[in-house]
Formats: sequence, C-alpha cells, structure tokens
Amino acid sequence: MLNYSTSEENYIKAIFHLQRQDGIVSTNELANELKTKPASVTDMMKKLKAKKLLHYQPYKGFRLSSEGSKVALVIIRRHRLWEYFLAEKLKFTWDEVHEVAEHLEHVSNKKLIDKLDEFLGFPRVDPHGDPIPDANGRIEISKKTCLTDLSPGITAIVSNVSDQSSEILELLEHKKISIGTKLEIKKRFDFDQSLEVKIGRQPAFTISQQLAENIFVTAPLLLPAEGEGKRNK
Amino acid sequence: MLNYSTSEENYIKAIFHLQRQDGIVSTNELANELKTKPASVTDMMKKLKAKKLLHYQPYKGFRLSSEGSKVALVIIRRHRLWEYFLAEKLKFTWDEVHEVAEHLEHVSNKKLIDKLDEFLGFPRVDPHGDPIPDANGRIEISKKTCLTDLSPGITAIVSNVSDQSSEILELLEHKKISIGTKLEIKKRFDFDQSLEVKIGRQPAFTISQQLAENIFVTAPLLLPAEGEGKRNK
DNA sequence: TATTTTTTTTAGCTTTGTCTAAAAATATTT
DNA sequence: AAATATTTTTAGACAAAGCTAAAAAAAATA
Repeated sequence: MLNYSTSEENYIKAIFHLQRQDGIVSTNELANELKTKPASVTDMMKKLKAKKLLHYQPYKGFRLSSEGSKVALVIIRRHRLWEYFLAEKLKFTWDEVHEVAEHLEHVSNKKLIDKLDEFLGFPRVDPHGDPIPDANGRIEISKKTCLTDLSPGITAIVSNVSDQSSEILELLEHKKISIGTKLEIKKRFDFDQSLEVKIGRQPAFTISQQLAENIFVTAPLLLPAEGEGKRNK
Repeated sequence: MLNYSTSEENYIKAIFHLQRQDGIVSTNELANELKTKPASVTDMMKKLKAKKLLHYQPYKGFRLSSEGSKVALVIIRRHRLWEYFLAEKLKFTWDEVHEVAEHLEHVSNKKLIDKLDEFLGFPRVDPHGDPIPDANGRIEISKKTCLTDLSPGITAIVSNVSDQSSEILELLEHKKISIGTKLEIKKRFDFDQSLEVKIGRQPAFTISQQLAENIFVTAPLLLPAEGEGKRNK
C-alpha cells in the first residue's frame, strides 16, 4: 500500500462514494462532487489509471480497481474513526465532526489508526451510523432502508442519517431521534408525504417528508414485545 | 490568524527552534535543519517576509516577527498536545510520537486543539518534558540545566531529554530514568566526564558523558528530607 | 588590501494540481 | 440521418515548492 497525496485520496474517496450509487462514475459527476473542473478530473483520472487504482477509458467513465477500493476503504476507515473520536472523546457535536475528519483522514500511519481504533474500543459505526471498516478493510454492508420506503405498522431502528448539517441535528434532537432509536411508523399522509411515528410508549408525532428522506433504518427485525427484553440504551 | 501551508508551517517552526539557540538564523542553517537547499530557503523567506511573519534583509539572516512567533507557538502547541495524546492515550512509546505528531500538527483547527487539550487534562509538558503552550500561546520558560553542568552533591529533577531516538529510550528505561526522576550527582570523573548518580536510596550507578549531555534538569530545589513529604509519582 | 573561500541569492527548470478555452467525441433532437 | 447540444479531453497557463547552476555578496585568509 503506497502513499497517496491528499488530492489523490480525495478523488479516490469521492469515486468510491459515487460508485455505490451509480456503478460507473462520470467526469462531470466527480467534478461536481469535488467542486473542481472536469479538466482537472480528466488529468487526475490519467494519473490514477497509471497507478492502477482505477479502470478508465476516455469518454467512458471510470470505476475503482480492487486496489483502488482497498485504498478507499483505508481512507474511509481513518475518516470514520476520527469522527468517532471527535464525537465520543472530544465531545464535538454530530454536525461538526465531518469537516475536521476531512483533514485528519489524510494523516496516513497505519499504527496510528490501528491504535486509535483500539483506544476507541473498536467501534462499529461512526456518529452518523456509517459502518467503520476494520483493519483489514472489511466493512459491514448493512442494507439500509429509507424511512420513506417503510409501510405503516412497521417498527425499525434508526441506523443512519445522511444529511450532516446542524439544522437536521437540531430537528432530530428536538424530536429525540438518534442512531439506535426504535421508530414505529403509524401512518403516511398522501397530501405531503409526512409520516406519523412513535417512539416506544410516547405519544405519536409527525415528521416531514424532507426529514424522512434523510433517515435510514435497518431492515425491520423481530422485536421483543413492547417494553420487554433488553433496553437499547 | 491566517492559514498557512504545511511547508510554511515547517519553516516557521524550524526558525523558532533555531532562534532559541542563535538569536538570528542563517540560510544554510535552516536549509540544513529542514533537509532542503539554500535556494529553497531564500524563496520561502521572501514569501514569509511578504506575509510579515519574519524580519529578513538579504544576506543578513532572519528572525521571526512577533506575529511569526505567535504562529510558531500555535504549531508547537499542536505538536506537543498530539505527542502527549499519542503517548498517554494511544500508548505509543516515547520515541515514536514525534514523527506522527509531525503530521498531525498541520491540521489547523483551533477548536480541535483546544478540545484535545481539555480532553487530555491540560498537560503542561509533552512526553519529552518540553512545555506545551496554552491556548493563548503562553509557554512556561523553564531554565533547564544540562546534567553535565551540575556539581557533585546537587540533587535535581529530570525535566527534559533532548535526543528522541529509540536508542536513548532503551538506555533510559534500563537505568530507570524518566521525566520527573530525582537524580543526585555523586561524582564526576575527569577521565571520560562520566557521572556517578543516585536515584533515591538505590545504589549509585554511572552514566556516560554522551547520555548526560542529553538529560536536562530543573534548577535544584529545596527538597523535603529523603522519603518524607509527597511522592513524585 | 587583494585574493580566495564561503554563503546567499538569482535565474531558470520540474512536478503537482489547478484553471480556461478550444477541440473532439458522444448524446439528443428534430 | 443530420443538426444541435452536451460531455469529455486536450492544449496551454499558472501558483506552490522544490531543484541545479551561475552570479553576487560577505567573510576569511594570505
């Protein structure tokens, strides 16, 4: 595993994330993601292809090679471990961790990251609920479902929140929703796609379509009867 | 306080350290310290002068301006807090922390560093005994004395070790000397400048001139009688 | 003091990563 | 299918930070 520049790492990471959704990534897409220009992307793609980190044919888009994916997972591991550290140990709020981790993730020292992981107690997910790859690059692929795709009557556990702004954090805190919260979908209103949901025995409340679109849950589980079994706190 | 590149930060830090010894710093001196070429130093000096971080007249050497010193202290604060974190929390050994901190120190986010400081319990010195500047850039200037400058009969506390190699660490661990150790100088041998020293009531032992040159102590204090008072552990 | 040596600076080139503008390839419409 | 629009690549520039080789200044020595 060689050493890559901050810029190369940012490209690799961005392609990895875009791939998850699209399979193959286009020049414009990536330029947009990285807030750079298409010409710069083409230049970098040539470089990364030469380093065998991705498959790329001019005009045909690109995707990471298996080596490229490995590198991406290392960077994502660093990023998410730092996020966890910032939230858990330094008491940063949830919406602040991403930006700082963007910088810390480029300090590439395997021993540092593995010892950090150990210090943190080998956390499985970062503060947004995204899984943290282990020292071998293995990552839990949790098939997360968007709250908007759930039918009324179903109960699921919040696993992930995709937006990272302080605005969504404010709203989630107000509604007492966080990673691990058990939500029961009571009803969907066709007029505005708002959802009526319940947490445990508390009174039901409404969440907007915009909010629901950013909340992801793990596939509904067979849960112990309400109020029974182990608490999830 | 603007934002400086990794390279600029390395130059500023190096000048700060060289200044402590020499007052004014020369091109060759700095090139040597940074393992770069004199021509590169001249280029950077022009840049840093333009940014008002240092005083520089061609051919006359340079020294940091007050603004430059402030920046240097911020960088040194970052470096030493990370060193403390690595040693104390991640259990890195003493000789490993410097290299990793060289990279972490360039992540410039005031909140990160201030929260790290708080998390660590506001440590006063790093693992080598060097003082850590506080959030306002204030630093304890401890007039440290080299072991070689002490007269027999004097007892002093080890405050600092200048060499950072694993070799010196191995030797110090073997002799059970670390920051905070109370050493009594028993005798100096003129033949090889070796010193006979004692720790507490343990039998005296010898340390070489080479080792003594790298050990610094705080000015001798009025100590409570042996075995009395608070322990220094 | 004149000469030689050392130090420092200048000039010009290289690499990395970016950009703009123009050209080429691909996609979309009519 | 031809024309038009969009996307992507190429060509050429630029800034940062480094380098080498040559010139200039300062320091040391004869």
